[in-house]
Amino acid sequence: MGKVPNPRFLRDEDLNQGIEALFFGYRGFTAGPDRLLADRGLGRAHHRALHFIARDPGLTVGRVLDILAVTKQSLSRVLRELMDQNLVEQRQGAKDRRQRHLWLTAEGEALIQSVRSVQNAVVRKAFASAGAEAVEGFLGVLEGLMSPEDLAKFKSMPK
Amino acid sequence: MGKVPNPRFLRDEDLNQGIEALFFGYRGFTAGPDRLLADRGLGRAHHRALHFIARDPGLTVGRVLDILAVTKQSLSRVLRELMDQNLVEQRQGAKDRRQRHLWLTAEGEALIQSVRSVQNAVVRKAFASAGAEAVEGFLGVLEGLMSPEDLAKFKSMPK
DNA sequence: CATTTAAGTCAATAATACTGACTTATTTTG
DNA sequence: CAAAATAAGTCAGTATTATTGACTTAAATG
Repeated sequence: MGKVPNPRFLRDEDLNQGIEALFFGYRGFTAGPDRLLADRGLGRAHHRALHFIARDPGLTVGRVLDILAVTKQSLSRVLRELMDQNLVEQRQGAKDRRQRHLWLTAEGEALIQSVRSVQNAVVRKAFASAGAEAVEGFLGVLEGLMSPEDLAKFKSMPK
Repeated sequence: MGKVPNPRFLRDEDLNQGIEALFFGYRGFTAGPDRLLADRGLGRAHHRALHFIARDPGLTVGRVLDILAVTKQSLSRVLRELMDQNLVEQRQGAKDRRQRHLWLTAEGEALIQSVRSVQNAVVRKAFASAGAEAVEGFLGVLEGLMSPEDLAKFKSMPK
């Protein structure tokens, strides 16, 4: 019953390195947007909401709750602030009138574009310097880290 | 002056996919430890402190401040709670007696081991299913996302 | 000996999130 | 159609993690 050692990329120290890479990498990835949005009194929670509304315009409040996995009390504050700043607007559902569909205003579009340009620059630089194959690996590992539910959400995001 | 289109892995939609992968992947990666530590009234901030103390036993308070990039008022609460729970202890520096060196207690070691076993299982599964080459790519992209300062910290972590 | 450094503390505040208990409007179901 | 379920919103209270600003103490350094 001799214990087989882990291969070179699955040893505890390799896992630890991955964990720390994710910690530092995630910080580099959020720093730009955080700074930019702070000027308008917005935080990461607002960024996330804006991101997913921009990604799938007209999605419902319930869908955002599901994606972000926060309580509706928490999301409600964020959406109220975004609507107060005229970045997001809500429309009642036509088919199901209980639903509220979310859209960016022109101002909201402009803001998310400028945030994206900052974040995209960071990600593009990282992707470009690592190469296409590395990006494949990056995505593959991240998919493996997701819970099955989040993986399904990730895969079902519109293009 | 015709604009050259981005290659297939650097188009805006590719970057966006990477951004979302990071969002969902990071969540999968923190969920386990979050749940485990919540039982003891500890949060992610405590986890981070425990992690880096375990990683480099005897490091100073100043070093932890630098790594975590939080204010000392914020860290101080976290360390106090960890010391109150007898998970961490402090020793005065021998060479520089202004410094305080941080160590895990036996109890702290036991806790971080159990947290690690949860987190390592998630990361190991993701690494194993994606493969060695993907892990290389994963690390390469994350390094590219880090600020130069964080990249230096990452690379200088002890094995 | 004056200055700087490492650590700690007190106080006030902010952002993000939670639980629990409800309401309102609308759709679905038995 | 009436009862049940669903989508959204609200009110109130609390927790966690973080901030800024102003100090103190002890020790090292120039």
